[in-house]
Formats: sequence, structure tokens, C-alpha cells
Amino acid sequence: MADNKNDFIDRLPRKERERLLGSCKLTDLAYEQVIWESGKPLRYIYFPTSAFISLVASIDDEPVLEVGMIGHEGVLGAQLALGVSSAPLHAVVQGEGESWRIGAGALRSELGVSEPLRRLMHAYLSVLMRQMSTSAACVRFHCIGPRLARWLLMTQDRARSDVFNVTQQFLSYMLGVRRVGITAAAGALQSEGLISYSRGALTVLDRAGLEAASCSCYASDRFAYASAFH
Amino acid sequence: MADNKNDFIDRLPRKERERLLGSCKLTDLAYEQVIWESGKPLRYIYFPTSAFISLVASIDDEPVLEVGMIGHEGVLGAQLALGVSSAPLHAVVQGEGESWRIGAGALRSELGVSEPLRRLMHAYLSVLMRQMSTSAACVRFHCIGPRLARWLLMTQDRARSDVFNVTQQFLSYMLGVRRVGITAAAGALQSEGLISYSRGALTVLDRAGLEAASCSCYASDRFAYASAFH
DNA sequence: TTCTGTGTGTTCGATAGCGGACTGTGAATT
DNA sequence: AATTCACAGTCCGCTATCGAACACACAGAA
Repeated sequence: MADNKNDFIDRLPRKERERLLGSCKLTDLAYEQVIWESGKPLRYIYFPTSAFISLVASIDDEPVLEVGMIGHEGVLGAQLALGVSSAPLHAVVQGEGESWRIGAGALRSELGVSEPLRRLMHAYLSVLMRQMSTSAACVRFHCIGPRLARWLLMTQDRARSDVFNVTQQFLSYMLGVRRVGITAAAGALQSEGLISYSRGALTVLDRAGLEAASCSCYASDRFAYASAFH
Repeated sequence: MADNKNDFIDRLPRKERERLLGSCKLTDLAYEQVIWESGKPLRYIYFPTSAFISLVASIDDEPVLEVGMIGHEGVLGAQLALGVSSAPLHAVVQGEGESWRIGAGALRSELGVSEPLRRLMHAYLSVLMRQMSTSAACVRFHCIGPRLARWLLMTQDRARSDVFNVTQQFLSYMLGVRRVGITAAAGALQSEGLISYSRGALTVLDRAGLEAASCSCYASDRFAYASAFH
């Protein structure tokens, strides 16, 4: 069942955890499913287990660029703890799988009575903020190759597997570049023997090599997460 | 004294406001002064009145790109309400002037007893998060010209004046581009009659024209602020 | 087996922005 | 009045990425 755990929930004291899970429902999330549309009412909050989700920023209501990624280590909807009632971003399922889901109202009640839950939500929000500011700088200063490597590492962590599904089209959308740009960068990583892929199935062959090829933002994100939850 | 007000503090109920101000000290902030260094202990929180401050993201500990701007409408250090104890970003004074300042410890106590303060901090955090995600997309997809126009509008709002001081060097640093890129973009705005500048003194001549020249991110930020504080 | 659609690879010219280096020019210092 | 220096403007070749269009190739459906 290691695949069906959410680290965020696991950090709660037993009593709070059980109460929270009592209000949650395990749901399936499908590849490319849109969970949040920016501006629409925030109805459900998700604690992914095997699924993982991309936070996507918009320009003129068009989703254009990934600014955060949430998997079994986190929660989609920590903003609820800030009193936010509509989705601040688009959220798209990037890796299909399962996720705990809870209604916004139920989570609000739970937040009202559980200090540990509030603290965790706050800590995770600080992680998200750092992910966003890192992304802003990364997208400006780093080339496609290193950014792609970073993205693959983040995905591998959340997929808990060396193999996962992702098309070049989807990647180009997440990184905010042309598909052709991904073809070139992914081709380079493949010919260096770091990954291999074919028709949407991607395999990480050399994790250490990929880390060396990635920009410092990967390590930076990991550090931010680690220091928020020490 | 309209110049010496902080809107964030003004939103507090009278009692809480007076108690908070009792722990605050009015301080001068100088142009380009570094208030926070990323990772260092978070010692003071600032409520700018006439001063305003840039949040700057780093890569490899080098500050490289502005991801947020804080003036009399907000607070530098809302992250304290998330339990954060070290500065998550660099913060640089972008417009000299005055600011209320409070020690981290004092603010923590105040947060412990003031529900309205917590709520406001939370609302402002949601504004900041939206500013950051907007910045990430903006920096990727918008050209220097519109970005510069947006920046000037944001600055004008916080300077509460059509005239303010800023060098091209500083601008290039904030927008993450070369100084020469600013020379070109600012020259274009000037020859269109929207601004005029000379040796660090910039004047907005045509606010409406500047709004038309700016990218949609300016309006987007305003909207985010307005909806968080309805 | 043939067809169709999705995923991938290639090529073209165009362009925004880069790095570096050098030139003016006005304001403040001496 | 002379000097200095921060600020602004100009030019060079270069590179990453863009937009558009087209070619192939494998998988599943008809």
C-alpha cells in the first residue's frame, strides 16, 4: 500500500488523521483531467496518493505555464486555509492515479478544529510559494534542456517509478515552449542515454545523469520542501 | 498624512490597529537597501507607507528577478503567519520612504491573539501567490515593452506620484533583462509620449496610454488584490 | 488489411533578446 | 573650472527559441 499513501496526511497525529480520512473519498483521476479552472468555485481539495497534479498559471484565462507540481507529498487546495474560495490557478492531472478528495466545506470545518492541520497547510503553502518564485526565475533564465531534466525528476519522484506516461505535446504545454523544442531537448537526453521514450511512454535510465543535466531549481525545490517539514 | 498610511493596517479594527501600531516603529528605507536576504532569519516585518519594496527570486543564491512588489497596500513578511522563520526571498527597497516596522517576535504574539490580523495576513498571502504565478507566466510570454509598462504602473501606484526615481540599471535587474533592453523599451515609451525620463528621474505623462501599452498582467494583479479584499 | 489518428522528427526563415564593448553627457565633487 | 562618475545610448555578431508547414511511423479500429 506504499503507493496509496499521502505524506501530508501521514504527518497528522493519528486522531486528526483518522477524522480527516473519514471525510475523504478515494477517487480516480484521469490523465489530462482538469480539476480546477482558475476563478471557479473551489469545491474539492485533493490529497494525491498515486496521482499527481500540475498547477498551471494563465494569461487572459488561457492556461499557459506550469508553476507547481503536487503529488503524494502534498495537497491541492492548501489555499483554502487562507480563506480563498475560488481556484487561484488551473490544475491538471499530469499522472493518472488515485487521490483522496474532500469537499471544501468539510475541510473548512476540519481546519476550524484542528491546529495540526492548519500548521501543516501553512507549511505546505510556504513550499508552494517557493516553488512558484523558483519557477518564475527558472523559466526566465534556464534553457529548455535543463528545465526538461528538472521536470522529469520532479515527475519521477511523484510517480514513484522510473516509467511514466507523458507526450511531448503535454510537456511543451507545461514548460511553455514549442513541441519541437521538446523534441530537440528530449532527443538530446535520450542520445546521452539518460532517458528513453516512445509514443508517450518515458523511462528514466540514469537518474544521477539526469540530476546532473537538470538546473539547480530541482535541488532548490527539494531543499524548500525539506526545510519546511524539517 | 495620506502619504503616511498603510492600507493593510487601516483594514484592522481600531483596537487591534492601535495595539499593533504600539509595537511598530516608523523607519526610513533607502533606495536599493536590502531588507531581506533569502534564507537569513526573518527579524523584521514591514508595513510600508511611502516606501515600497521588491520581492526578488534567486538562482544559486543570486537575486535575479522580481516576483512581487509591496507598497502601502500590503505587508512584507506575511509569510510569518505561515510559521516561516527565515526569509523566503530577497527584498530590496525600490522606492525610498518610510515604513512601519515590527519585530518578528512581537508580530508572532500579535498573530496569536488577533483573529482579524490573521485573516488579513492570509488574504494578503493569497494576493502574493497570485502575483508570483502571474509573474512567472508574464516573464515567459510577454515582451520587454509591455512588461516595462506594467512595472511602471505598479510603481506609480505605490509611489502615489507621477514622478519617481529609477535607473535603467535597476529596471533591467528587476525585469531580468539587459540594461540595453530597457534603453530600447523605455526609449519607445518616451517617443510615444507616455513617459519621460532623465538620469534616474522618471515621469509618467500618459497613464491611460501606459495602461494600453502594458500587458494584461497589470489588470490581473489589480483584480487579484481587489477580489481578495473585496 | 487498410485506414486513421496520435505521437514524433525535420526543415525553413524570422526575431527577441544576449554578451560585450565603446561613446556621449550631465550632475556632483574637488 | 576641472574632474569624475553614474547614467544613458549605440553598435556588433550570436543564440535560443519561435511559427509554420510537412513527413514519417506505429497502434488500434474498421
